[in-house]
Amino acid sequence: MTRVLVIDDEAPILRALRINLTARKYEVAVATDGASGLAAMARERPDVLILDLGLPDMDGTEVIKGVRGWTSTPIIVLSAWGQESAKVAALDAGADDYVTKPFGMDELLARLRAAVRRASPAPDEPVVATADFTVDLADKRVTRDGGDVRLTPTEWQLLEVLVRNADRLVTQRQLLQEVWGPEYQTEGNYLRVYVAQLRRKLEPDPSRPRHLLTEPGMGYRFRP
Amino acid sequence: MTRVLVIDDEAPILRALRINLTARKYEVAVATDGASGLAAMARERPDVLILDLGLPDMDGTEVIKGVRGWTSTPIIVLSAWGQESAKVAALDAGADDYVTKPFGMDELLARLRAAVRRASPAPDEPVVATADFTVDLADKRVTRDGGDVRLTPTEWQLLEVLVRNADRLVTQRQLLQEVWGPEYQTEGNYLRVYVAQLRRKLEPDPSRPRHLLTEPGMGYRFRP
DNA sequence: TGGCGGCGTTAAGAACGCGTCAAGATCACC
DNA sequence: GGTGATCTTGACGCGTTCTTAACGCCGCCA
Repeated sequence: MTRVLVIDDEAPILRALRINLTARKYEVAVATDGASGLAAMARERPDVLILDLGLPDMDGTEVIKGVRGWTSTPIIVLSAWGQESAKVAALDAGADDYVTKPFGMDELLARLRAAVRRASPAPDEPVVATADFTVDLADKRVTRDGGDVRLTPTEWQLLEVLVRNADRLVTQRQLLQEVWGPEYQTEGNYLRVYVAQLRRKLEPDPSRPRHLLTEPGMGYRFRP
Repeated sequence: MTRVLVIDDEAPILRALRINLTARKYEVAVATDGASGLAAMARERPDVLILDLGLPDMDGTEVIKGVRGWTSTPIIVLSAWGQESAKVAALDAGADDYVTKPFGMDELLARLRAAVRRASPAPDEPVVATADFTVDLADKRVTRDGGDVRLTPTEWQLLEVLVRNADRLVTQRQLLQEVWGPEYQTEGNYLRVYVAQLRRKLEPDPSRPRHLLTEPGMGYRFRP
């Protein structure tokens, strides 16, 4: 049975989540502030954490950093409308995904399932397949329609980071840092150029990407 | 019973690994710095090594080189987020796989199993055949059109590394390291010269290689 | 409605990597 | 000590890749 910890100070949301999650056979624990949330995290050892960024006692990113110090348990962030920079900071700090309030319960449940699924199976074979192409991390090889696709070193590095974080939103800063180095964190230009090249080589319809998705204002996401 | 050596200076990680690995019936030994880690490696003779790149006394790649000097025991590297160059250096130095901190215990265990499994099936097929020539690893002999092909020692070493990694991309640094030694990692010239010589001796049309392929910017690949 | 920021696209010069050739240095063997 | 093979090193041309800037489009907001 999957265990979920919810850290949120708003009673209605807490109530709604507890009811819906329990009905779906999740085991639910709750905390209403950051400090007790971190304690609950260590005590309950949940399989996934749902964290509201607007806590009374401490900043949401601080909670994430505290959790990320010792575990990679998936974290889904709840944020109010318009807190764009807070969302980016949360993802940079190590959150896995976010949902904007007010949210539909279906959407949250879907992201919850995705986060749990992503965390449990460790890819024994480092081969990721989509409907349109296949990526083999070990062989450094991309196949499409039965033939190999030629990628330049930079294109490959970018694709590799996205694939290793499949289904997860990767911020622009993370991508720039991993591919070009820490001093290029502001060169958003590079990403646009190289993502476009990857889409041209891999997507059936580059102008309507199905796997290399843009998350406006935040970053990119690879969908297998 | 599989024996694991963990070299890491962070107490929480050490603790978590010891508990989880012991529970899975692994035999666990630990060291908290590079020097004592190398000593423990020789003393304990583990079946697999888990190595944190961030050690207090020496660089992680130095530890890997020290280990690789006398054994091919699988090495799994732990690295912090964003240390892309460190990870590449570790893999070039001879690490088998890497896990980024913070990591899920399930993922680490899966990679551990994979590493051990890969290591146990001893030497592979000693004879590799292509449409144009045949390589016998055991006899150190190359046959083409029914006759032996004379290779210089360096040519043979290079070919052997490529053949042992058939179908897989081998980076330039890896090739230089295995054939010429760790201090030649920047002499990309050698590779161009010797790959050309191999192609001249083995390929039907040296200017359009069918088996010794260049992956621009990354390395070479042998295709049987 | 006009401005603004973010994204996609394109193009062009610069920088880099690869293949090739050849000459000098070194080694192995007699 | 001589000789041939092998290894090292440098230079050149060419094609590819990277970098950078400019432009157009769209959605958001005043």
